[in-house]
Amino acid sequence: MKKNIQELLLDLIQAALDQCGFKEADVYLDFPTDKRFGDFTTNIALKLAKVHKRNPREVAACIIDAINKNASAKGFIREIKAEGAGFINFYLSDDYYYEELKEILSRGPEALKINLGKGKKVLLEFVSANPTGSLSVAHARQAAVGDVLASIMDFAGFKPKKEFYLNDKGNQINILGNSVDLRMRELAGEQIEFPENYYQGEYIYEIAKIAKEKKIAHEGLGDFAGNYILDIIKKELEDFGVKFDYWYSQKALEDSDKIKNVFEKLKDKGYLYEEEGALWFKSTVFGDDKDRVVIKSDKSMTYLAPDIAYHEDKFRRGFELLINMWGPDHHGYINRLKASIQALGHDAGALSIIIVQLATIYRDGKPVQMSTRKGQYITLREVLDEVGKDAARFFFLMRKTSSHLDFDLDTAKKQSADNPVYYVQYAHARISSILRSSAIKADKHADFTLLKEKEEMALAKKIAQFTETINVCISTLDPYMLTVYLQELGQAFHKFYDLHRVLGTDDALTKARLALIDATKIVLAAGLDLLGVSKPEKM
RNA sequence: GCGCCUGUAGCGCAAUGGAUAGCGCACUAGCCUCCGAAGCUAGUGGUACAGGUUCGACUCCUGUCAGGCGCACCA
Repeated sequence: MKKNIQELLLDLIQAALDQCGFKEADVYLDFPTDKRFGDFTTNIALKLAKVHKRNPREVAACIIDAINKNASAKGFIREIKAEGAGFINFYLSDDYYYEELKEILSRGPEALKINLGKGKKVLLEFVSANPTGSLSVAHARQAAVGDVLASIMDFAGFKPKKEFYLNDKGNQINILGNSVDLRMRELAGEQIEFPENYYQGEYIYEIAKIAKEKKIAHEGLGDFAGNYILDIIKKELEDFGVKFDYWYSQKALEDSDKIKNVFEKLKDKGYLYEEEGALWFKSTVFGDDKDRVVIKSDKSMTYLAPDIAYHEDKFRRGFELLINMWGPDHHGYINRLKASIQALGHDAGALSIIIVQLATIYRDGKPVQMSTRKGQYITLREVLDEVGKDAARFFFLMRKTSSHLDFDLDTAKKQSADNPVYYVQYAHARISSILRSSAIKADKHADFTLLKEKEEMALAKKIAQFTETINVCISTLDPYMLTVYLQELGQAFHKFYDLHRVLGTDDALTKARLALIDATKIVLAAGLDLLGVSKPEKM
């Protein structure tokens, strides 16, 4: 796997810093805010000048000089300039971009991969909904983010697995069972009072009817209903294009001796103590606000107890990096869980918690109110039925995961310009159409140097930014930047298309432009594949 | 009261502390005898407020105001 352009430039800068007498500086490369400032820029001279009390332009001059003398810089850098307060701006040669196009055409999507993960085993745990009802849009957003992040990590050389932790035991399942029981008695003609904290949805009646037919015993109702609903959830996820590698049962965990073992380990290390009849975990040692109860005074466990064992088990299964996706209501839970993995001897950095903010669904310009217990909430199923898989996935990924998301059903349904999914897909279909109607085939042997127009180079540069986009997604653990990038790539193509004819009278130029749009198509397709959104040849 | 997320153009959103704050929608005016007009071009218009750190702040810190969510020996 080759080094990408950022890595090459960073190597050059580091070597230059060494020559200029600076040690161990953190160098960042930016895409400049303005195209006049080159293809890449760094503010390292400004930073160093500050620390060493030197003139930034002088520092920049020394660095530039050193890079210019470096033989490995030849070929892909056209010019390096110190500009503004002391920014170092890199202007890449067109040849560099032509090489990129050629690589993509000869090797396909493989040419876009970068090995950031180096085979690191990652476990992404997400959704993990109680099997007590259909998935909500909050789960849907997690499902989309988790699934795509896993795909991107795989693309970037990690070995990710996706896991759904199944809360198939405990309070919620008991309440579910009781809810079904009550509805069964109601259907049998009995007068009942239905408690407010029971599951109110219509689907409970359906389950009650089936449970009656199958003559399910009272004690088995919770499990029966849970399994019934789990099948519904699995089907919903399948239709959403999300496939889990593992379904991890909480019940199986609690029936094993894993919890006992992990408690012994914690006790040996002195992180457990008894007080007021309860067993406490000393999470404050690792920065939590207060210690946490793991076994209540009535001898039952809190949720934290199996969770500690669960996460220890993740490490035991060989995963080196754990990524959990939680709703914003769990953020107070982060410190205690992190404390537990540290108590068991793991690095705090081995666990990343991604808080996936809620999505608000808008219909007819108004937010739709939701309540889980009352069964009044928009389900993943409804969103899928209404807007389809492609728009649903794309929309859930369109915003920063840590930010609120407004999901407008009406926009998502529209097959028009204000729907970004179609904008990107349209670019792909448009290119496909041109390639179909061309008598000449696009290939890597085209004379790329014929691509001189502003819009041609802008498109070529945008193509070359794909790997950096993947890089950003990995470092932020957030796939949303990819949706932004694909819209920009689509835009660069549409602009090019509008001003320049691909299929013209000059065969050599036609070939070069065919190669350019074919490379665009390959990158669009790679991005849409990662998002799990279809890439239509026609639409 | 405490914690998390958010405040940028009429609306929805961008901008690892960097250079003239970008994009879409809407609105206005244009572009199809020609590869897909689900597209393109141009115009209008903005950092909630008050301090601070910095050569430089939408970004970091403090406070105020506004919105969303959460604060259990629940899961």
